[in-house]
Amino acid sequence: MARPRIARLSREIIGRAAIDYVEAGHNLQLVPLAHELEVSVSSLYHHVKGRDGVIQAMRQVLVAEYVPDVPVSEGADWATRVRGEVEATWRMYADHPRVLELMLTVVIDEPAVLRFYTSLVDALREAGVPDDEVLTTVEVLDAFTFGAAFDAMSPDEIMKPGEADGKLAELLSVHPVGRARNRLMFDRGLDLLIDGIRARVARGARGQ
Amino acid sequence: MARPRIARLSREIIGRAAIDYVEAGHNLQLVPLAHELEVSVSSLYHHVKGRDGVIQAMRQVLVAEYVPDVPVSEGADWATRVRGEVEATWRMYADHPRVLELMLTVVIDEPAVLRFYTSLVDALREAGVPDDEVLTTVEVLDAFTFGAAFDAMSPDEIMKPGEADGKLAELLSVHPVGRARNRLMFDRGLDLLIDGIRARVARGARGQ
DNA sequence: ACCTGAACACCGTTCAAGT
DNA sequence: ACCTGAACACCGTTCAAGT
Repeated sequence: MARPRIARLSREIIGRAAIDYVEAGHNLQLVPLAHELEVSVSSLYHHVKGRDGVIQAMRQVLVAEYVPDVPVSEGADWATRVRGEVEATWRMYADHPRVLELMLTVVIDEPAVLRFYTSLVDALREAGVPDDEVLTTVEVLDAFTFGAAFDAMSPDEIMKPGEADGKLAELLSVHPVGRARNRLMFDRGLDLLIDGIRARVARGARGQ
Repeated sequence: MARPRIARLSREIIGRAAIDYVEAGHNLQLVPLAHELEVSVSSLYHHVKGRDGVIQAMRQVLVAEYVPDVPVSEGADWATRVRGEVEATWRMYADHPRVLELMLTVVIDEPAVLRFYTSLVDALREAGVPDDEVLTTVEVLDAFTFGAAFDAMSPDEIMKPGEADGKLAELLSVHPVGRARNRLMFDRGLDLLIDGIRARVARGARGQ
């Protein structure tokens, strides 16, 4: 069999398989990926441009799945909307940290991502953030979300307990671990940033 | 010449050369790295454990260079100390974003990093952050710093200007780019987080 | 202990051949 | 258009041989 009646592969099929494969803890390698798909390696090249093309396909699949096409929690106050938008992106990252690592270098230009930025801009302007601070604030939210997602990959034992001093060791011993720890961190960070934005806007209004 | 009188290589020499090589925009490859050092590839294996060992050496060199052994801005108020500590780490990241990408998976267990965490814990406790929130707050600062460093790698053109809507396009057209943009973002983010911490402590003190 | 060249294994990519 | 097997180039790693 050389050319089957219906194509056995597609960008999406490859992307999804690659996500599963990477998230299972493997490095992204074309030979085993093709094996998983029960296809020869060279077949992949008819649908994606090599290894980088596979990564692009992975990104497309994830964005389509996680980043909504319509504004999140429309009608709600700005803080709720910021939280909703950022949370959707964060979930994509945090659910697939190993994929995220591969996507680092590629530029994201999905329309849904554009919509995401636009929503954040609207919410922040409504919050009272002055125009010349809006984009920087969006970037801050983005950077934190990104860092928080990476934190999901870090091992439970950040440092050997024996090495930590008294107070640090004491705090570490009662600190949550794993997904719960990461979730708590993300929520707290978002709280602090939103509180910070509120405080800054309030100060600005008073003219400082 | 098989064994020279004085060793031509060392962990540090290799680490430093690798940092320069990667920061120059190349992928980390042992053949050209060895060429740069005027050694054969196999010579590297007498000092570091393969490619991963080279990455470890890079990390060691950077931490020794950037993360101070003693607390930063000792005696100053907590906010200044937090800012000082975080800034040192951030500078390491932001000056070497390509190296950072390689260090993602390795666990950092340098003593200086432990000292860094301890200093942050002290400063936050002094700020009035309750014990059971201190570590989470440290993690938030860490995640933001990390994300801000990665942002330094992202291209100037996040999205094609034509694609952006009215307000977003307008804001983008007057937005700074490059290092200035990244620096502004980092400073703003740290401001917002510190303001957020202050607000949260103040609310807590009032018993909410 | 430290450096070398050669051999090896692995993996991404290309291409002519098949339907 | 879509799949295949073989050939190729590249690169990390090992090892016996040299001082």
